[in-house]
Amino acid sequence: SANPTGPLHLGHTRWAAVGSAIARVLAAAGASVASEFYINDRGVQMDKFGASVLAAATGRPVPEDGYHGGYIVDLAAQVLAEEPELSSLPDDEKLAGFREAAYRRQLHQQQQVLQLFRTNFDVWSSERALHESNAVEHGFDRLRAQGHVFELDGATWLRTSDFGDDKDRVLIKADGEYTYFASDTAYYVNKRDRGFDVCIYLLGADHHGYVNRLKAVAQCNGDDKDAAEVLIGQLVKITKGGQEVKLSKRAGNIVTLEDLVDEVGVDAARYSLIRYPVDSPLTLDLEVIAQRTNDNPVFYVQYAHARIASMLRNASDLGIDWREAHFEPGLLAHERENELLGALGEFPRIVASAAELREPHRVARYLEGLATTYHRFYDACRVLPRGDEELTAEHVSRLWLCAATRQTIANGLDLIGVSAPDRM
RNA sequence: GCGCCCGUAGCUCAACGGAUAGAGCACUUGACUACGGAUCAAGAGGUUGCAAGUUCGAAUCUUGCCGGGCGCACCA
Repeated sequence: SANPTGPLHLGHTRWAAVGSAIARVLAAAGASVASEFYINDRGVQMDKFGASVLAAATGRPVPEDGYHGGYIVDLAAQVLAEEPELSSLPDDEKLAGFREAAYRRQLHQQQQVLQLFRTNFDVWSSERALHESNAVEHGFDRLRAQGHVFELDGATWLRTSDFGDDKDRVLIKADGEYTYFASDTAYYVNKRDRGFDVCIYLLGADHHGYVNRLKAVAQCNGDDKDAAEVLIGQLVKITKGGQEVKLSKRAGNIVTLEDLVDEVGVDAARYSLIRYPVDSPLTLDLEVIAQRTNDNPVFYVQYAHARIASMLRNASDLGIDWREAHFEPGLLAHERENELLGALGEFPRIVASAAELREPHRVARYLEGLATTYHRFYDACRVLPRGDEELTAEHVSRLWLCAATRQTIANGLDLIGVSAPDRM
């Protein structure tokens, strides 16, 4: 989830990469899965955003508690150019007009960047829409029926402390306003109503306090606590040439998802974010992951793929139609061949465990091992016939082995959303 | 003060209680005038933060310290 009030930054990036990989891995393991992006398009942040854009559009200073990034000025200019009629709205409608116009553009920008980053969401779920569609009241009714809602001091509460939360949580404040937690609660009930039996939440470490209350919501809904599964991702620290890059919105040097992709490319960015378990803090050096060396294992894996693709092209150029001949595993007795066969056989188990544990980094680590095993095989075992050498059944079986390796690397890279180039 | 996560080779990190704790980079030394050298082979590098406990067996589980990160709203 994210506020549609600015560009996606590195805090979102780790989850964009890992979350989409988890979704793909789960699907590959046989689960029926939908990936959802929750848009925080309701509440005071939206109004601050709207006020900031409006101020920029009318040449006034942005409010102290508003958004000060340069993108606000750009958004304001864009809105002015494309919807000039907004400027002639009566003053009491201007704020909402500019807010909504800027919201649409900012959301669209987030969607485009995520698509560029190969992170596709099946559902874009709007917090505002939950309220407008009465899903919030419906969710409350459900929880009331289960007997976990109560009134105190003029506010409406959910008794999450019955299920391991530190304290009960407010759904409706004494002033009648709904809390953010109210939306979360309704969203959970909504997802269950739409037929999902497990809801996997991906939250940043700064939200780890939400784990207990989300699990409590599940139980208040009559579900097992594991119906709400919460993965906590530790923060990413960025360095460049060993120097820490401080992320500060105020200072205007936030690193956005777009910046990261510009700097290192989609493949290296995705791979670098996915190859580590998310519960460890991570330090990425921009210079290192931009390098095309083995500091950067994505190229090592992709190189193995390209190398095999090249060999298969060569085989084709030599007129070898290996697909027409049989694979004879009995001919592959070399130690390196056995290692490679064994490594290929592990793939299904790796995918299954990556799905079960929600740890797509296992796929990346496996691919690195598979690439090593392949390179070792390649070094020891000649595949194509040399010169005018006769084509033998061994050549053919080795070609099959190479083709299977290429396919497995391509499948594994696809699971984590990284391309498998035939040339590089 | 309470809670969650982390601490493994010089660096970035693996290891679903199980074999001699493994990779890459960096460092040292080697290997193609025939399939892509973005490769491969070999070497060196460790008291897994510290201490106790559980176990046949602990990097992994428990407890206490030390160090780092992040939270503890009728905010979103």
